[in-house]
Amino acid sequence: MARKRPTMKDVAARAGVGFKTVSRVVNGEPGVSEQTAERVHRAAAELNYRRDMIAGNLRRAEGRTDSLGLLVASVRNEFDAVMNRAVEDAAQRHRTSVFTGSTDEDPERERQHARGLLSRRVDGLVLMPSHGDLSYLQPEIDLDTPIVAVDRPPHGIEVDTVMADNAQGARDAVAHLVDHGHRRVAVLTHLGTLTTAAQRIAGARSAWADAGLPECDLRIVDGLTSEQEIVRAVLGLLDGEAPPTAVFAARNQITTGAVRALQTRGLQREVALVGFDDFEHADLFDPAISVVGQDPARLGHLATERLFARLADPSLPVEHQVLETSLILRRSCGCEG
Amino acid sequence: MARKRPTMKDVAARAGVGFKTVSRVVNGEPGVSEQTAERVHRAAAELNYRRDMIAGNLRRAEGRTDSLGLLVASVRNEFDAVMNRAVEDAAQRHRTSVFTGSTDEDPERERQHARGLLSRRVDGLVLMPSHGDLSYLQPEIDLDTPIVAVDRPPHGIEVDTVMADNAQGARDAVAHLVDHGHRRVAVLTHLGTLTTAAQRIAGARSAWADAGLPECDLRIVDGLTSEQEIVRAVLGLLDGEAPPTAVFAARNQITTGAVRALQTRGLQREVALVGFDDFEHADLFDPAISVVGQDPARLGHLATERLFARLADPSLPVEHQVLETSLILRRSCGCEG
DNA sequence: CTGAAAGCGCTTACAG
DNA sequence: CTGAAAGCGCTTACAG
Repeated sequence: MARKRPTMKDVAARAGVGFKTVSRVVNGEPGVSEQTAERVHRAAAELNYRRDMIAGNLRRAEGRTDSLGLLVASVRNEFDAVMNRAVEDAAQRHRTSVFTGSTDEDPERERQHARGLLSRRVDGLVLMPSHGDLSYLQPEIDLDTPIVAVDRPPHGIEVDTVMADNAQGARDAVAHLVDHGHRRVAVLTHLGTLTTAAQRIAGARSAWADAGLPECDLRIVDGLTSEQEIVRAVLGLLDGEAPPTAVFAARNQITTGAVRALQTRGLQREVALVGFDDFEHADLFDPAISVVGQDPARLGHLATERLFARLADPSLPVEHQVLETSLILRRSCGCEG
Repeated sequence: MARKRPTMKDVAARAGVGFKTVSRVVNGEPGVSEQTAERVHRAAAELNYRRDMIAGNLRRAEGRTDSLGLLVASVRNEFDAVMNRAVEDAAQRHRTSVFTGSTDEDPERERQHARGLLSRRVDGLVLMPSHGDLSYLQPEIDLDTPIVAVDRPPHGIEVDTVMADNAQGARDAVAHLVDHGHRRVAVLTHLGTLTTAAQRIAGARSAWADAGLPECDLRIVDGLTSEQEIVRAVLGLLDGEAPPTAVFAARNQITTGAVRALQTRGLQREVALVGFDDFEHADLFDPAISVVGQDPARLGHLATERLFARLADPSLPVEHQVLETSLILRRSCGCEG
């Protein structure tokens, strides 16, 4: 039946000392005799005293809360979840807890989450930016609250970023398909207006151009958001004239949508497929799916480390880290089967 | 270059009012003339004032922080991630942010996370308990900090729980296999000492007994933790005498390990397979995998709602919610192929 | 309608 | 080695 939570004063009273002494003992500060410390410890244990970090941090010099916020598209996406875990682990090494939030790529949701976390005085924010304008965060940045963007560049603010080399990854994938004789390739993507999608399309185009192939044989289909649309688009391509012999799916969800479409026509072994982003069990598919792999754990780790670096030294120049991707060849691109 | 963060006092000075008036305006409390409110709003906007929820909550009656903690095995597990998202959504409706942490099933990690979140004064904890003793949380419970266990029963404390009917799910799966003529079935599980694993084994046994089949033809193999062990175990079974005609994998990781083993022998269409827990792309496998599905989103949702209910009324009796599972028939159990 | 005082649980800066 | 005072940014409880 809910008694009051014991405070340092309660512990002090029970131990018969001033409450500043309790503060010293609880925080392991020097300058307390062993006997006194012992008595304080016992009193604290008897009362089940728990330090209130929040109250402490209020007065504290730096005003840290030892918490940070992570905003991703959705914590339930595999990519985001892997990043989430890496952020947690990196944060833990700095004794800080992490608030997580999902934006669903909605700028308004993103803004609400960001405001909520900031009003809870997180020490910083790791953010997978939506397509919305983020300039409302500028005052926070000016106040030295570090914000690090991951996976995509943010709009409206100039902050540290950590992301994959999307163009190069796409280039590698398409170059590989070209090398293996494919001369009609379809590139499937979601919204071409998103930076990452645009970069992947650009990479695909550049590989195609480098090979001296006619532009019209690289079919770019974008705006694919639902699985239904994806399946329909692929079926349309397969059933149309001069169907592609290979598909480059610029995103996870599209890769699996393409698989479903290929399975529908029984063409999963005939038409080559490379996806962007690795995913769990991709190697258990039949055929196993080849992908351009990113390293979301590394992304999250580096972003978090950057955040702490900037927390330690706010004058650091803005830095943009770009991580290499790796082409993971399995069987769906026909080259190992 | 980091100026000081503006406070209500700063806004008050600029608006030429007392700072209590700022408090009223910022919190939308009544009893402020429109003119004054307008001036305060303008001053707040000019200074980019942001309310400090943490400072406010310190003095506030209930002492809420409008934050809660979620501890799962790992935020990167699909099951946990889906739950995470549901908890976030439920929490958001109560204007509360959620701290997340991964225990890796390690009681010590779990304890550190729990202590950290509690010292940050989260309003409550949604916890997927490890196998460790949790009685150190008793003082928090006595202080009316609600703790809700999900997915598994907690050890050492008596709190609200929300979990799936593991025994019934396993019973359904094995009964289905029996109905379809299987007379030699292998049950693969991780640690038989874990409550959920034990319940699933019990369920499988009960279905087997109900069918009046000889106990020795239901082979229970437990202690399977690494994918390597799982694959080896399945291969051993397949290559041994009187190999099972069907496998019941009592856990996600085991299901995919079994798939790998079956693929190795090219028996994925010959040996039936049912797994516990649905997973992404299970329907894209060849053959598509049949599973006993739980609803992790519902689990997370109900647990969070229960937490808020108890926050509103700490005298609520402890409640144990059990959710039905559903047998999702695809092709790996041979009944639709 | 408005504001000055006290207090939340702690830390900082001082004094003994 | 120890403690009383002031203050963190706010809300509560009062007074005008």
